[in-house]
Amino acid sequence: MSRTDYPVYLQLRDRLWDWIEDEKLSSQQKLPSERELSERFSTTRVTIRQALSQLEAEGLIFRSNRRGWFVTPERLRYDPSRDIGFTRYVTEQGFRPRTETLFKQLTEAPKWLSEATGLPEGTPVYHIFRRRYVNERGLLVEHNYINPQHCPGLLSESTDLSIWQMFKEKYNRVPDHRDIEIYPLALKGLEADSLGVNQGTAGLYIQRLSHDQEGEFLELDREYWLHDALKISVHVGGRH
Amino acid sequence: MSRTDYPVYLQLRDRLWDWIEDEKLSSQQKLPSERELSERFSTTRVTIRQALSQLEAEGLIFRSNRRGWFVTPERLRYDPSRDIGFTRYVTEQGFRPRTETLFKQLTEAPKWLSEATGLPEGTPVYHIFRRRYVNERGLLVEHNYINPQHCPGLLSESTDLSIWQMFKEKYNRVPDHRDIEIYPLALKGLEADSLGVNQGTAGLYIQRLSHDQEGEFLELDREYWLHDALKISVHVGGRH
DNA sequence: GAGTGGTCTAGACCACGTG
DNA sequence: ACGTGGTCTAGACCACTCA
Repeated sequence: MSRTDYPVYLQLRDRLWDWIEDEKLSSQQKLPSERELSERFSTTRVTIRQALSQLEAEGLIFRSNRRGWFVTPERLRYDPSRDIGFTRYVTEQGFRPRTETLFKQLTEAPKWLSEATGLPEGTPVYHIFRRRYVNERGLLVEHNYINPQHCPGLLSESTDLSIWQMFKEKYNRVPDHRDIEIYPLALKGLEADSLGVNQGTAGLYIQRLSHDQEGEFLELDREYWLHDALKISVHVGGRH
Repeated sequence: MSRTDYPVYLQLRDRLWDWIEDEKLSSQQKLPSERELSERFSTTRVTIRQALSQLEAEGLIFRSNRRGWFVTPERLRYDPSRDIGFTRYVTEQGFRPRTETLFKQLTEAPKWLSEATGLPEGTPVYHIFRRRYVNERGLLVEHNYINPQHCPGLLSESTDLSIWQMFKEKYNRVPDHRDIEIYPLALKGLEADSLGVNQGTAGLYIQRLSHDQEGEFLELDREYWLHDALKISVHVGGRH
């Protein structure tokens, strides 16, 4: 070979990939145990885990808690510039959505929120923390920070559905423009625990800051996605 | 403790984080060797590497080839919906850009390109492969597939600068609308090698498909970024 | 040529999930 | 209760980088 030797764990990655294809393992199906795999491929657990981590990074398989390795489902297509809501997104693509509200509370705007929104520090804001599933796999957790001036009594509503729908129907508020930020990060602390993944698992962060037509702050949305769960798809320009 | 014991490598992650902050290690500065770190923190290289990998996933440090671990520079802000070009982006933020053309060729549209663009399979297209640096760190590689009908002779031009600028100035073509796709993936093969990172390093994929006002295919752009290199920032809606 | 990071072995113990 | 994945040790060899 002209280059450095192709290391064992990369060979294993390829063989495992082929094996998964050949066996036609379907979405969410469990792989054999690490010990069994390391025997079958005549290597140690450490090396098998390195190969499995590669496939995890590529998004072919994922792990859940201490339960084992599973085949990753197809990515969800997602357009953060639209506001049709998670539930409609998922059902339109033929999957089963579910949302769980982990907590909701009235709190005071901390410094970072004040800096991001222009709201004075200490102003009351609603804070909702939710977990969202597709086909019973938790794909993201989401923090919503909402200006209570525009939706008094929001906390006594059910927050398991679209907040935007509620905004429109109950409070007659529509977002006019958004500032969106997206970048890869590692899932840690509360976010990792809530999704049942290891500390440091690769994730994607999506933040949306929404204002209405008068330029007033409506909502700040911070989403923490599993890295293999979505494919962002946006159309810009032209007449649309 | 109420939860599982806080594992050593997470403690090390935190201590290393603090240490880097305390020492005020600056952007691109090198960390001590793994063996030295494992001695200093009384543990093995394997565990230190686990801690370093955590910090890598979080984007605080990165590795280069076999040269060691370095402190990650600030993320580049990037708006894929605009077309002001890499060079202007970078200089506007006070950094030094550089672009290297790794190859350029006239080829025939393969199946996947034909499916993505609507171009008939086998149609001639320009294919340019470039590497882009910020402050001499390679942050991304990029494949451009360009419809040669709109820019004959492009390959004999220098392609180390903005393709868009050339489109406008030389060929009087302006992109009208784009379809953008973004998702995290693992850098492999050519892309990993060209960026001098290990196989399977976390990356971010950005694809832009551009058409002109008549709906004709102009260009397909596939970018492979280091995961810690950028922060996507888009403004949508409002009057703009 | 010395030292580095990249890879790999052959074990071990533990907390947790599942039956 | 068993087997799992998660963590950790104490080594080793190699290819590569850098002085």
